[in-house]
Amino acid sequence: MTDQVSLVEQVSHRLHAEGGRMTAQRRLILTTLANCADHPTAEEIYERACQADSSLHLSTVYRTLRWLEEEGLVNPRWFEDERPQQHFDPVNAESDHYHFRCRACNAIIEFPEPLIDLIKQTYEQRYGGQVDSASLTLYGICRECNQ
Amino acid sequence: MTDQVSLVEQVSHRLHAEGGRMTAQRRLILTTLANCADHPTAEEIYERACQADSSLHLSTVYRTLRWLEEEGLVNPRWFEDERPQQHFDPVNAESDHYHFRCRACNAIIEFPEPLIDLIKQTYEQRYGGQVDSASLTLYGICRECNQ
DNA sequence: ATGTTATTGCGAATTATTCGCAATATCTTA
DNA sequence: TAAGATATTGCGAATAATTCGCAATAACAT
Repeated sequence: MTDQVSLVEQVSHRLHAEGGRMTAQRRLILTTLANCADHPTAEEIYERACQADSSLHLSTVYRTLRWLEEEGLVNPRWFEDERPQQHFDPVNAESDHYHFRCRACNAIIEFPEPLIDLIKQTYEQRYGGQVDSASLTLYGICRECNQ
Repeated sequence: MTDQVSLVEQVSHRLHAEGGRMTAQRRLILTTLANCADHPTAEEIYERACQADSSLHLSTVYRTLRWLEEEGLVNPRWFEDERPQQHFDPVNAESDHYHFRCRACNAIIEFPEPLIDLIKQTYEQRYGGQVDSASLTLYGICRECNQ
């Protein structure tokens, strides 16, 4: 709840700084995202947001997500789904996290992993260049499905 | 070169075992894949293979890739490209590897990372379930582009 | 309040991938 | 080694995800 406010405010500031405008649609999409515990697709975000304002258009959702992506506020993620489709992972105040994807029930479980920092450093030392982010997804069967 | 033979042979055996047939198209796609040092998209595989046989159809490439995927002989990978599009990573005899993707030149660099096994084990211990594979991609600027 | 222009809704366009089907090619076995 | 059974292909159309263009609308500065 408090996160929603800060996300909307954060975005307002950035928008203002670059001559953009805060609209009802953006506010709706942002609060929808802030309420997400999961990793919805654009379509899913659209459906959830539509419950509050059915005049919202899917292309507006895509446009807003692209803008948020450029701003580094959401990360697009691809899982080994049936069809290629992006999922959106809101960047919360929390630190980095990675994903476990269950092949049986398709659940996505987030987990922290401090070793990733070490892996980034090691890569830079061995291969040069500069690593700025990492995407790690484990695949398997989750505890529930494994019984 | 020797890899090509073994890949084609390996596939022949599996095909035979399940009542499938080895065709000129499959042989062509397999040798094209075996010659890949990179991670081509279906379209790129199609273009390369077409140079040897221009009557090959793109849908045949997709069908063959899907089958290889089911057999665990190629892995589909999504990178944070402009457009959502799958890249195909042939499973060579070598051990697991992970990817670094340069945001500037789009190069994909493979690297080994033994710590991933530890990460898998740790996940299982903490969260239960069973991890069978991991996909790790680092993003950043490669050494060449960084100068 | 008014004007400027960023943003929206809408539908059509694009792109990646899959599907259905008749024609063809592979492999079996006689 | 010819013939039959059927797996696979080429083809084009279908589907699905995402983007684009544009006129209408809404947000913000003045």
